[in-house]
Parts: sequence; C-alpha cells; structure tokens
Amino acid sequence: MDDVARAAGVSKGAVSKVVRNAYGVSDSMRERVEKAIKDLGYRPRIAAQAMRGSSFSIGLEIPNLGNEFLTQVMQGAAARLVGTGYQLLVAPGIGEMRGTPVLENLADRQVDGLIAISPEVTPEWLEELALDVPIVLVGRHDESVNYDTLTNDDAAGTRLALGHLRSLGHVRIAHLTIRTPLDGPRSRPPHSVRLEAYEQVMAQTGVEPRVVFCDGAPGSAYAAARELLSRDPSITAVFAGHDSLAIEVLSALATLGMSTRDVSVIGYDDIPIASHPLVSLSTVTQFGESVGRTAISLLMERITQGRTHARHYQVRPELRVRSSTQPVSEHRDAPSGSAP
Amino acid sequence: MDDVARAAGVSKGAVSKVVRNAYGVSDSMRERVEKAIKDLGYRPRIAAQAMRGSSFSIGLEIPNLGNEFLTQVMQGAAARLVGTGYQLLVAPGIGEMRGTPVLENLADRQVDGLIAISPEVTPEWLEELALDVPIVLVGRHDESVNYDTLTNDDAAGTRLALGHLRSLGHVRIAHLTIRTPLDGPRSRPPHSVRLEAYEQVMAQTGVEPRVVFCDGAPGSAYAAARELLSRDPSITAVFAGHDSLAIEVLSALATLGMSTRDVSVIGYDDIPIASHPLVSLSTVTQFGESVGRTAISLLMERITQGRTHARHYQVRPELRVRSSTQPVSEHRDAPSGSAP
DNA sequence: TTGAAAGCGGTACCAC
DNA sequence: GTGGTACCGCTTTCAA
Repeated sequence: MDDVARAAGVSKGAVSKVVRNAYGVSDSMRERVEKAIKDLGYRPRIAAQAMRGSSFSIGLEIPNLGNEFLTQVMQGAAARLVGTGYQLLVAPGIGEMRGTPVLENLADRQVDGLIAISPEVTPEWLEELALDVPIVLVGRHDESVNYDTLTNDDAAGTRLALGHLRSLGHVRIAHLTIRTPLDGPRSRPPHSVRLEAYEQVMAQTGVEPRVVFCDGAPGSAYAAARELLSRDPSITAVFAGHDSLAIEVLSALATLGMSTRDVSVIGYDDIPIASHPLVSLSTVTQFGESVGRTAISLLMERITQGRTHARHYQVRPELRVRSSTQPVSEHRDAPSGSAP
Repeated sequence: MDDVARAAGVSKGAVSKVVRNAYGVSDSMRERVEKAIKDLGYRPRIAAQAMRGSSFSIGLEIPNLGNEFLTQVMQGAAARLVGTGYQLLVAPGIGEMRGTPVLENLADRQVDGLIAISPEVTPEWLEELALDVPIVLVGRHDESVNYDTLTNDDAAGTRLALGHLRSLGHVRIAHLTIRTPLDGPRSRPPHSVRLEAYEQVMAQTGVEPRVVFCDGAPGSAYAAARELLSRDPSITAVFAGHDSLAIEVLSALATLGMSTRDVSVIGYDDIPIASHPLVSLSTVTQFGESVGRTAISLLMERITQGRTHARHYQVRPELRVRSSTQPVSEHRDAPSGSAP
C-alpha cells in the first residue's frame, strides 16, 4: 500500500479511502490512486483489514459434507452472497473436529458472521459466542436471545408426510430416525420434533408407534431397515427422518427383493436424487437453497443494519409426492376402518 | 494477549512463545501462562498471526458444490487435515464468482496453501499466483513449473470403460461429454483427454465416433441423451464423461421407456449414488477421497518441507462394473465380428 | 480534501 | 530463559 501511495504521490490514508471508496476523496486523487493500484497490481491484505475492521467473510460451519441437503443450503448461501463483496468460507466438520472447535476456529478468523448447522453445540455456548459475532443457527429450534434460528416447521412437515401415507391407506407406519444429541425443551433438534409429531399422529390413530434408530453413518440406515422389514412384515410404510435414510431404505427393499409397491417410503428434504425416475422418492421439501439464502439475509440484517434482537425464522415445508409412496397393497393387512 | 501477559506476570513475547510452543520457555513460566490463558479464555486472533507468519489455513476453491465427486475430494482433504492444526476453508464458486476471483480472494486471505479445481483459470495466471502461495491444481493435466498437479490417468480410465463395453459386445458406443474451456497442448482438461482417448479407441475399431456435447447444467445431459437415443437407435451404449451425466442418461432412458438392457451406460468418478441398487451405475473410479488427501499432502510438502519443484501426481483409475452395463442385446445390430 | 501518526494483536529479534 | 521493542499492512483519528 505504501508503494501505491508513493506511486500516486499521496498518503497511505488516502489510498485506504479509495480502496474502500470512503468519503472525502477528490476525483483527481481517486483517479491517480486507481491508476497506481492497477499498475502495481495491488491487492489489499484481508488479514490486515480484519485487524482494524471487517474481514468481509461469512463462515459456514457444516457438520457433514456428504449431506446433500446441506449442500443445497451451501449453494443458496453462496448464491446470495454474489455481488455483496463478502466471501463464503465453508469449514467442514470431520471426526473430532466438528461443532465447537470448528466454530471457534472460524470466529478466531474474525469472520463477520457465522452460519452454524452443527447439532452438537450447546445453546449456552452459542449464546456466548454470539456476543462476539452474529450467528444464525440452521435447523435446531432454539429459544435463543443472542443468535437467530432458521428452521422449518418439522411438525407440520411430518404431518404432511404421515397424512399422505394415511390417505393411501397406510396404518402401520414405522419411523426410521437418528438419535440426536442435546435434546431439550428450549433447544429441539429437527429429528426430535419429527419424532414427537410422528408419535402424536400415531397416538391419534391408535396404532402402536414403531420407531427405529440408527446412527446416521453410511449403511446404518440400510442395516436398520433390513432388520425392520424382515422382522416386522406388518409394516406397510416407512417415514424416514431424512432423504439419505430413505434412500438406504430403498436399498434395503431392493436387496430384499421388495419394492415400494410392497412398502411405501417417504423421506424429508427433497435432495436432488429424490426426483430421479429410478428413485422417485416421495418426500417433504424444506427448500434448502432458499434456507441458505435466508441465512445470509438474516446475517446481513445484523451486520449492515445492526439488528441485535433474535429472529426465529420458520420455513413452511411442502409435500412432494412421487412413486415411492403407493396405495397399501391388497394382500396386506387392510386398513382398520376409518380412523378418527 | 497483553492481558494474559499481565496476569501471568510475564512479557508478551513469552506468551507468544507458549502459544506456539516455541523454543526457550521454562516449565514454570509455561505453567503460569497456560493458567492465565485458561482463566482469561484467551484465543489468539488468526488475522494478527497471519500478518507476521502463518494463517494456518488451506484454501480449497471448488467450482461447483453440486458435483459429488468434488464433495469426495473435499472430504478427503478435510480428513487429511485433522490434527495438523490447519483449517480447511472451502470457497465455492458460483455464477460470475468462480475461478480467478475466488482464488484471488483466498490468496488475499493469506492462506498457506491453495487447492484449485477450477477448469477456467489459465495456466499462466496460476503460475503467477503460485509465486506467492503453494498451489495444487486438481484435475487438469498442466505442464506446470510453479504449482503441482493432481490428476488421474484419464486416457487409461477411458480405455477401461470402453474396453469393458466392447467386451460385452458393444460397438456403436456414443460419448456424452461437456465442452471444456482452455484446452491446450500443455494444459489438458480431463474431459478433453477422455474425449481424445474415446476417439482413438473408436478409430482402432473402425467405427464412426458419436460425440454429443452438453453444457453440464442440470438437465442438459438429460436433454442431450434423449435426443441422441431417439435420433440414433443404432447406439447400444453410452460412455458419459462423468457420473452426473450418466445419471441423467439413465433418466432419459427411463422416461423413454427404456432401460440399461437396451442401452448400456457407463460413467466416470464413482459417486456414492452410483452404487445404489436402484441406480447401479458401472463407472470408473478415480478415488476422490484419496485425491483430496493427496492434494493436502502435496501442499504440506511445500509448506513444511519447502519443496519448490513441481510434482505431477497421477492416480491410476479402476473399473467398477455394475448392472448399467449389459451384454449387447440379441435383437440389436450384432457386433461386427471380432475387433482387432 | 489531504497527510501524519497512533494503534490493531500478534511475531521475532535483540539485549540482558 | 526472559523482557523490551520494532515491525506487519491496514484503518482511523486529528491537524493542517
């Protein structure tokens, strides 16, 4: 920057102003400085900028790169940031490096805003961190005061999925889900909300709920589904906690020589492959790209407009009916009359 | 840091040494300082560190988040970095913000190393940037001098795929690929190499090559495949430039009321969904996770061991046979005798 | 409007 | 081994 100042015959401060096109620079000076910048190929060091002001970066902590729903969120966030001058910095969590340390790491880099997706970080810790940097938490229904939350109405989505199955005559519907950490009354993980809504619906129909847990690792849903399907043939439909699990249920069906004509499957998220004709997975969409975009917008409200009160934004999910959900087949247990 | 120094009754410099566990600190001092750090919850600012030394970050520029092969590369890179103290910072390209500006952006953030995947950045520009920061370019076969390249043997992979199809009796094999920018003799994009290898194989068999281009956007391969399949029924197999394209070919087949018993399909990359029983896509794997891991290793050689000469690392691809490739069916044109 | 100078939070070299 | 101090490259008063 000194070089530029010397070349343009002005002071460092002036160059700084031109770079940030701040107030109080004459046209003639701006012109000279810009020429010098171009001639010398000068680029400001963001590290140095960050020490005094902004780093013009938004951190996105993502617990699992393999999750295609999260990929959609990333894409939405990246798209929303185009033209704002901010750069999206994605920090993937992996192994022991996930949740807290990753967010801390991003905060140490002086990002101007943080999108957290990790289910494994406590609300208390997040409140603390949110004192330093604007945060929006995606997915979990927290009653936060210092950070924003961005969720979808998981209970409504679940009712959409189950209502659809019931309209096809399904009664004995199993729920395949993952265990979620940190479940509390004021901090509810999405899968916990879905599970509860499932149990409520089943209670209303007077049918015993059938819940199967897996750990979410690749193959774990497959194994759980195989066990469920072979052990409990009265099940006519499976509501999977999200699409990746549902996809593995489809695998299990296929390798058991069955199809969705035998057992219907519905997922959650509407990941891209769900709409492929060979998969054709019915699901509930929560508009991942739009979630990513909204997350950035919420952050920007705090960064540029200085909002400080928490917002809790909720997306309305929608049903996507495809061919993995079919009317309950004739030879199965008939639906037990009309349910209340 | 001043606060820590005061609390521990030592100098700033001492604290700095403890933080980086550098040479020349007595145990008693280290103990006091560490206690003070813990008590005050001190965390060093990476921006400040970056100004004098290292930012302990590796930048990964990725042109397309939707590409699952690249997702695997990301995962491998993230996994390799666990425990090294370096953080992976992924900068996704999108819209006009891709290639050059994204890499520049990362470089401005003083990353210690850069993984570039973008096909759209010129070798000359990369050579220039590589003077400032260690770079490994993934995918493209550049004859670089300042940066490393990490590729797979695309010609061999193509021969694997085509050899497999020919062994099943296929002769009229089409190639669906994407147009690649910046094709030059000393900077060959993977798809250009695959295309050339395809043409060579076809020339050897004396069959007219049938190449179809699409732009790689979602749905473009589907449209191209539909057109190809309906216009040219003599085609018995399609070699797709990568798995995402192949998946769309499968879509096209399905919506045309056909299956892989009619037309075989083979892809490249072995993305996760390829092994799903409902998809079961034959393909060529280039071990994406391992590519990511190796990219980091190459970078680390430069960062910690100071290597300066370029390395050009090549992965040996392998065939993955699944059910999307079938023997050419009876009622189709019979294979024209034994090929040389 | 412009320039000079004081930091920001670290690192590294230097005497002690 | 330890503490003092001069930077790093930028932003931001504050005078001129």
